[in-house]
Amino acid sequence: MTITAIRGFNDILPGESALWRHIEDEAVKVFSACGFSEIRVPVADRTELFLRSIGETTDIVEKEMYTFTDRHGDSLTLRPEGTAPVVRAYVEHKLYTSPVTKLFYAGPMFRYERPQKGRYRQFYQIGAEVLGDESPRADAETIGMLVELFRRLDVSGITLHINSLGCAECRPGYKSRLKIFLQGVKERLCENCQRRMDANPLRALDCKSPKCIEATENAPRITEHLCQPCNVHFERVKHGLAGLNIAPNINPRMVRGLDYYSKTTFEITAEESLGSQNAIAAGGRYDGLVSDLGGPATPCFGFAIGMERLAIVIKDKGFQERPLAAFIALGAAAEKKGIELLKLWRGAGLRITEDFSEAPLKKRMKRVDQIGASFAVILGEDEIKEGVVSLKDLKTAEQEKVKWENVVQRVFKVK
RNA sequence: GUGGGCGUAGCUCAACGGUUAGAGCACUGGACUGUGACUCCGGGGGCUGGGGGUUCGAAUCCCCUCGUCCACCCCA
Repeated sequence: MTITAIRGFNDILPGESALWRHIEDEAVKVFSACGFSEIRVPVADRTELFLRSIGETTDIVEKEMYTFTDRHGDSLTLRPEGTAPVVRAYVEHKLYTSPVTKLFYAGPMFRYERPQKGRYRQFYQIGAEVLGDESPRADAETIGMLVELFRRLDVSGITLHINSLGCAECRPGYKSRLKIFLQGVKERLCENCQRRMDANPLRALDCKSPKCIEATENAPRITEHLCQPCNVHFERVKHGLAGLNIAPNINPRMVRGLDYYSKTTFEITAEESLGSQNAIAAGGRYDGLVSDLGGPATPCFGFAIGMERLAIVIKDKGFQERPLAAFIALGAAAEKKGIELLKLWRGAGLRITEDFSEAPLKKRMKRVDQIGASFAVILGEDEIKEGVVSLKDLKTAEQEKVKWENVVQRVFKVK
């Protein structure tokens, strides 16, 4: 048997990688324009980091982490998400000495789940974090930045869902209120929700089981039990979004899977071809995490985009790599001249490869066609004498002689 | 972790339990020694995912296993 990739770990082949590169390039442009800088954190961190940040009773920690013991006996975990390592780095390097720090990251995350459409064990996220800003405008503007990125990537049919989960002041009170309500309808809840009712009652609101949706129809809503500061914050976030012409869908039932969220949480869904895995980005505020991890009290807001899901949603939008030309030298003199010419053309921005085979021209034409070149650039004895190449458009079969210095503009003209 | 669909050539798929497992596309040689993609003629390709069983005989039926896709749980 030949060796195959690990289950849930995928190769991104050239046809698709061009789109990925495009997404990443656009994200960097948009984030950078908003004042974010890149941070690169390791793919592995101490297991304890994730236990303390994500929460010990979450599904991620309970059953989805790639955890192993290294040769030294330390328990390490492949990062299941990006915020925890970023905050760890923020605290470790004391970046909080700056009043506000805006960071973005991109890279693979790891969760041990059954693969399905838009979900893999190694998956890629692009995320951004605003550390040290408590303003509701930070929430709104950061969501706005994300919406702008999706607009530029030509993602259509997206919906923004937002909610507020309250804070350390008001959430406990709501939680016990909800627990009392759930006790009353306990028999009508699904097994799962009955089991986690005490540890994590909020999850019952997010359950997709029709039983639970029906049973919790009249459950108290968190948005009606926020403390004054949280309520004001939430109102200002909504106001800020309105100022950006973004109409959110207020969803008081939305609960996120990580324990560190407080106040604003949000999710952006795409209706297109994703089935139930339709969240392409999500995030929220986590005002308590930095101090939980040993730093000073630091309000933060962030999000992560799921690359695979985003790629699915924009896949059919016709993004393509720049056209490629192929150089064919006929004879030793042409090969030598080619070294100089290729340098000239490539320096001017042309994508051009060379066919190194010594086969008859017929076969070489076929080869360059097969590798996907749009143009054949032929240099033989006649052309050298005239200071030209024979430039053939492989789509239209039109061929003409073009002066060496005009090759690049001639190719760009056709595109 | 639970449930379902599917595994035959590089790809998309055929083949009633019965000759030597086929076709299209792709690849490759030639017709055609400075012109691909069109046309014509030829060629290579397969432990039918793997293992076991039933049978005179298995790609086909049964069991196990692996892989994959989809859904659930949950999440980006």
